[in-house]
Amino acid sequence: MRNPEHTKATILKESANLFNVQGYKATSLSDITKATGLTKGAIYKHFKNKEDLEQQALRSLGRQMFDILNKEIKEATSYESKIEVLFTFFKNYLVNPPYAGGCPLLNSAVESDDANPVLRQQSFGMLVTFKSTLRRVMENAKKRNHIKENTDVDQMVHVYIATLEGAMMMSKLERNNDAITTCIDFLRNLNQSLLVAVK
Amino acid sequence: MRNPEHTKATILKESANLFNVQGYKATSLSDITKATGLTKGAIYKHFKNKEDLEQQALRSLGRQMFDILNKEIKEATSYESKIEVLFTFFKNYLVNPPYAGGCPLLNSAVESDDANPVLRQQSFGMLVTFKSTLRRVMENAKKRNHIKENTDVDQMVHVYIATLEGAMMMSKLERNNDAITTCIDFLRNLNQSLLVAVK
DNA sequence: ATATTAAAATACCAAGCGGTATCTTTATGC
DNA sequence: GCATAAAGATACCGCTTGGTATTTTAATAT
Repeated sequence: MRNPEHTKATILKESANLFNVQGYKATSLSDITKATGLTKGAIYKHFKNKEDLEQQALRSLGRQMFDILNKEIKEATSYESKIEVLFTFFKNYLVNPPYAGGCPLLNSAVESDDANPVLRQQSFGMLVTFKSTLRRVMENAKKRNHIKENTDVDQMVHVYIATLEGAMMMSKLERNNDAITTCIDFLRNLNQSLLVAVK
Repeated sequence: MRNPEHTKATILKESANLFNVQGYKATSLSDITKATGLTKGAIYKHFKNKEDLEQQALRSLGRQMFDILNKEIKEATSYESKIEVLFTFFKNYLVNPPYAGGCPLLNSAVESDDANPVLRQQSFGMLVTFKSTLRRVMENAKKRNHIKENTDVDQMVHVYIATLEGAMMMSKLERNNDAITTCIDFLRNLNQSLLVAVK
């Protein structure tokens, strides 16, 4: 009946959810005990303190996000389909979210950037990962002549991520898909314009 | 020596600052008393409760943002310079911020979208204002043949705002201007491509 | 000068916070 | 089937929170 690994996983899952929805500082331990049906005793058996839990929860959210994204990008065979994976990922975020509360990078970045150095560092790491994943895909496509030689990869990486994250904020606030759909349509066209025409 | 209006203005200014930097929930009344040098007695003379203060502070931040933006856009005479005002506004946000903590729309939207209905409604209103300001500028330019007839104004409005807000998040997290500068460069080029060539 | 009144400071409250120490329960090795 | 040790529940702690009631302070009108 008792399963410490399962208990820890439950705490991590439920608290990650709460942190991503309500915010890290705004989520109390009693919120977590209510959500898990467990007590503080159980939580403090598995985590040093709330800060530790916050960090592990964010790491878990980050892994969830980038494990899925990286895997699907790796599985896609063409540059176009790799980029399409990224778009689909963000579109599904709202339609059929892998976890509640929106993008953990956006959420943790906005909450932590001025106030929580440790969480900020983790968010920063997530952004680095995101950027380098996308940069790798584009550099590769450039090398193989799938996108134009004069493509400003660094600029495109910034624009793609900024637009997707900003659109996420808008769509979450408006509670509809307009912003994310519209912005992805734009990015898809932009991406088309980078492609080298195949005869 | 005593000046209730000045007192209220001080409380509003300092608390708006703290809310925008640390977050609304994360900022306590004692944070505000420390920042203002006033006591709870003074605060509760001028505001019903903390929620009331939060709302008035966000409204003040929103006014600050859109009063400046609208005024400068109105003063600019051409479409190009009106859009340039928008870009400059966001660039200056990091170089020489009108108030600390970044964009109050982004901050309040991310914090409140799932957890605080009243603040969420206010953030929503700010986004509506932002969108309609930009839409008006573009529709006008379209009517006067300054930008191409086939311009998808609705799409452009979404893309401009999403990209600027997303770039803000990135630049604040990275603590440098790369993202915002790069994204604005992109948007400036994009905007050029909408212009009707003048002979 | 003094009475009046609003502004602001002080003192207090219950509730919730993160955290810890202790006790009870459950699985496991012998 | 009993001892051992870990997992988890319970009870408690000091501190901070938002909020209120009361008191002091300062400006103003007479």
